[in-house]
Amino acid sequence: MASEIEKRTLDRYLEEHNLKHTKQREAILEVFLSLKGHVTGEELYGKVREAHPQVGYTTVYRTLKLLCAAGLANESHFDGGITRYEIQHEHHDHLVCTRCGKIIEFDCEMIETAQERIAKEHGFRVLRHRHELYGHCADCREAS
Amino acid sequence: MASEIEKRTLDRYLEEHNLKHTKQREAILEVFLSLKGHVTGEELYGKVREAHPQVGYTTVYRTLKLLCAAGLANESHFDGGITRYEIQHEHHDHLVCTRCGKIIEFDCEMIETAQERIAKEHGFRVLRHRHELYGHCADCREAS
DNA sequence: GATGAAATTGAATATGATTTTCAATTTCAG
DNA sequence: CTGAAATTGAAAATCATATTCAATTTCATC
Repeated sequence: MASEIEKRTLDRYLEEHNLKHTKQREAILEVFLSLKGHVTGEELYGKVREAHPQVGYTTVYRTLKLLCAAGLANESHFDGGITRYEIQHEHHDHLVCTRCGKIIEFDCEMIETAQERIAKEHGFRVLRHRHELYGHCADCREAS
Repeated sequence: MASEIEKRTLDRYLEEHNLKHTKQREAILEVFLSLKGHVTGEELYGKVREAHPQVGYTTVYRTLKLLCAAGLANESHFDGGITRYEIQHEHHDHLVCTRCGKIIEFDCEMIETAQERIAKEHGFRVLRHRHELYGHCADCREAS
């Protein structure tokens, strides 16, 4: 079903930290991976319940933090102040449609390079970054 | 005291929207402008009370929203999910030190251009953007 | 300057997202 | 299988922010 690689990553993390492998954690990981988007804790909770009605709200939140710690997920705060989680893969930036909420990912070599230069100018060592463009997507522009 | 230009901007906004000019609003604007940083509602409330102990929490929050609506302030959600407000001047991006919390502003023509190109490729119309580099500033790197 | 309708204030309460608490349950090393 | 340690989940606690509402203030008009 779910990607074996991620399951193994989680298992390794659990072992290394003397944590236990539970069916809830596995279930939540599986659902999280199947979604592929940028989910809130609440959304994920809803989806998890469809397949596993016994899982609690709290466990979903806790597991999401765990997945971040294990390097499988990533927190981001888009405008509005709601926390969303996304699968941690190669870094990408986002185009966010403020009408329909669609999120498109992009990548730009030139920007990455420029960032490095700016950081160096300020004596900064960059560990990570976020770059989001907010506006209206093609579909919403047509619709209006 | 405070910048007359901003006061006039606020007054104009209030008039245009049939809102009233109150001493609280003026006081909050004045303190907000004097801070020049990226404040949370709570921080601003603390500062406002130093000079005007009678002003309530609620009024500070409400006025912050008002200042945004009037184009004098700007909301941003840095990592951690706490809302911060900054004075609205020319657009700039941020270098955020994750150790000491320092926030440095920067600007880059090349990045702006690249953004425009990417947006166009996706049929997106960009209204605003955020671009934040997280890492360690020069001071914190030395200290470690 | 007085008047009163409409807007504003602020204390308290509500909200919504996330976290903590804690007793009961589950995992896993031995 | 056993028991110690970790985990779960329901409920309660937090934390930031928003809403309610009676009392107060503003301001256009007299």
